[in-house]
Amino acid sequence: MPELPEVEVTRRGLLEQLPGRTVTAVSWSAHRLRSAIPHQLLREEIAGQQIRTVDRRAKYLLVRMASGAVLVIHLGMTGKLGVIERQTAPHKHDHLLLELDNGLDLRFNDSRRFGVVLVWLAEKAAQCEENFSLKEGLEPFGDDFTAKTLHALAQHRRIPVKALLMTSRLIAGIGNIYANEILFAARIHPLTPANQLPPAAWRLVVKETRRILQQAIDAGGSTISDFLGASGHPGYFQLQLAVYGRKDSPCLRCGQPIVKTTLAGRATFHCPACQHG
DNA sequence: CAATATACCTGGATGC
DNA sequence: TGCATCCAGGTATATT
Repeated sequence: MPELPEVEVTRRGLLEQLPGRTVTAVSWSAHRLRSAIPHQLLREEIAGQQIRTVDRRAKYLLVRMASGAVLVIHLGMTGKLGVIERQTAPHKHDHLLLELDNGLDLRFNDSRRFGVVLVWLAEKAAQCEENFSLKEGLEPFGDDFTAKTLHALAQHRRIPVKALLMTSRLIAGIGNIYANEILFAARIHPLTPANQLPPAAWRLVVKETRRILQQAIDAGGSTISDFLGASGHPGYFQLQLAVYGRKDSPCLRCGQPIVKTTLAGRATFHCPACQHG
């Protein structure tokens, strides 16, 4: 589910519910996620504390407590995070539950358990966040996400441009769906070696990345907003995908059938007629 | 160092 | 209906 737009939509939903609330109790499942759930830190740093705000860095949500401690959550492939009524029956694969002082719960559900829950101690949070942020790539809506920076980043890399867009240490927030969509919009063939793209192509990548991610955020992301219960959105939103999942369907620009291939192990869709290397 | 393969999980779709 | 197989929006780690 979650690439940058879905994580951002989740954040905005949580922002309507969490700031000012106090966490009255915390509980967790017996399973480990990508890493073990930090029980002790949840008890010591999160339980009893007031939530100040919720930020996002890359595909991670940062729930900031008034104390300075930070609860970090990554949704992995199947993670869902939402504020719901306490009497709602537990779902299979619920892994973290924060009881709030207004009778609602924040619940994290993740069937595949590729998600992550971390806690940064109040006293160490600033240092933890700095170290963490250094390992994450450019924010697509950040000031340094420019054609010049991307062009420089690509200079010594022959990696296919699609794989580069998805390398989270270099560029944050773009997963398989949006990488496909961005390259279709920019008319760039996904296999093009990154170092062969001229500055003009990177200018297009910057422009289309921002346009598509923003459009997806505005549309409520692709799936999860129904779970938030915050914004009053019913169901979930269907994103208008131009290539992803459209194998053999006509290209929306030229009518040629969309081709599906595998690139770096991921399903890759492109129009052979209007995306060039 | 750069690029790819693999591993971590469950569940839904597909095909026999 | 049952069962095997494949595939899925992510990313850390191992391997070439």
